[in-house]
Amino acid sequence: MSDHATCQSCSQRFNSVFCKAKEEFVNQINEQKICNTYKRGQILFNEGSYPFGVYCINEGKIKLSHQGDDGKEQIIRLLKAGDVLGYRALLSGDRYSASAVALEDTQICFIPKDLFVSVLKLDPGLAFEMMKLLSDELHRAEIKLTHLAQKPIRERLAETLLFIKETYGFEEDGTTLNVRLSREEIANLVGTATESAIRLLSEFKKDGMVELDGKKIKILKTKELIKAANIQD
Amino acid sequence: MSDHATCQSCSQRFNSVFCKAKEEFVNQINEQKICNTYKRGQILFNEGSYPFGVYCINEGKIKLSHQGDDGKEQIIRLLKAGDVLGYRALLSGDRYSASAVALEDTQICFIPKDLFVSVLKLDPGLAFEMMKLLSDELHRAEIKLTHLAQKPIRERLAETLLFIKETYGFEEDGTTLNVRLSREEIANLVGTATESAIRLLSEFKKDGMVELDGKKIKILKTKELIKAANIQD
DNA sequence: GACCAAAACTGATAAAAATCATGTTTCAGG
DNA sequence: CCTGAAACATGATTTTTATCAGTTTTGGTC
Repeated sequence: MSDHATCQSCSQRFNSVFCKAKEEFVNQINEQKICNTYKRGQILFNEGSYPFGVYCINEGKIKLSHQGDDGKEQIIRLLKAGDVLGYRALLSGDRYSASAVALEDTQICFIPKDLFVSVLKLDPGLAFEMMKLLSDELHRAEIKLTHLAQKPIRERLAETLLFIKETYGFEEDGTTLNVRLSREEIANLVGTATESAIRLLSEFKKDGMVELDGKKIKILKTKELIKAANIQD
Repeated sequence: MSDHATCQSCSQRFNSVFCKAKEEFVNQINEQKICNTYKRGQILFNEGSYPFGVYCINEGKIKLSHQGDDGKEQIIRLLKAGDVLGYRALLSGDRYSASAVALEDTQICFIPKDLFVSVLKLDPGLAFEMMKLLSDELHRAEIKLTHLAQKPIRERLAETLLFIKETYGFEEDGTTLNVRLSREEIANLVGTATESAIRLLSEFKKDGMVELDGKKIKILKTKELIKAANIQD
């Protein structure tokens, strides 16, 4: 275990939903948590299986995706250090409705269900943070839903690129998106066919808004991308 | 005030998220709640305004909708007696991200923000129900999102009709959907153009799955509709 | 019950997006 | 460094869906 051996000293301590949790409960979580490392491509959990707790990302990147009825992947969330996952199914009392896969090597702590639930019951501050988190996710989902129903793919792709930027930021050069996603994954984030995503990315490249170098995507003109995304809010 | 003059005796007492709230808090809510009647078409609150509390429907039907960037309505939820609304914005600390409009004459109680929040802090049972509610909504939104991205309009319309049936049920005849929605509203629920919704409804009619009589929609063959919706889960 | 605006409907057309086909590049593993 | 499968890319074609234009029906109001 590296420097995140304890929750108290974890780099994400005040960056996650646990920021408002009382110290005593953080200590309890620290004692019972199980840390693990996942390699790029490894599955944390699969749609349809039962949740036994929640996961807290210490380092790394995760994608959460649904399997559509015809087997097509729909990526519904991108997660990073400090993010918590697995709580939706647990709180609903459902099985997982999405699968979680590591987008890069990831260090993650597992918090058992019983502990999580009991702390949630005893710590109204954490419960409130949790409700806020759920509300924010719901908000995001509703906005995305509206955009899926109403905006053309070009705008949605631009929006998605900006969203990736917001989520994972840039590499040291200040322009390259700091995550490795295939064209197919980008398409499954936008909600379109892979070919369409590829075609529009080339268009953006031709228009000078982005630069493509294999999986590396550089955002050259953020302002024009924002315009292409046609964002009002 | 009719028979719902008190929360304790409200017909929705054990039908809403407040089912798990402690009796003492229900009494508090009862003292501070404000009951109101809205006529069909009246607005409860508007996207962009600030929430001052939550609403609990005693009787009636409400639609919740976003305004898309180009002004097009996207209906994101249909609500009925026992449902609570307005909590999303309140818990996020945001302004309303959707507008609420009565689909028929509706009786609704307003619970002030401070009371709601303080009860939520003191009653872990209610807090848990609230988290469950949010998780369920999030789940629904994510499923809808996937379907919007991946399913053709015909399937989505069939699904929407089934959803309306689940939500509002039938009139006494056992076949007529028990809500008055315009074709445009159905389209805004499906996420398509009004003409497309009209066209496909006629198709369903031609196929003998539904019967159309003005705004009244009768579901004749539920099984075939389910097949048309291509539902796996 | 007549009137009128709004809603429902229908057909034609255009636009958007998916699919299919095929060639090219990339990159992990031997 | 070679090689083959997977990913990327691009053009052609088809399908889906939106838009436009016009007619009919509906339902609320005087």
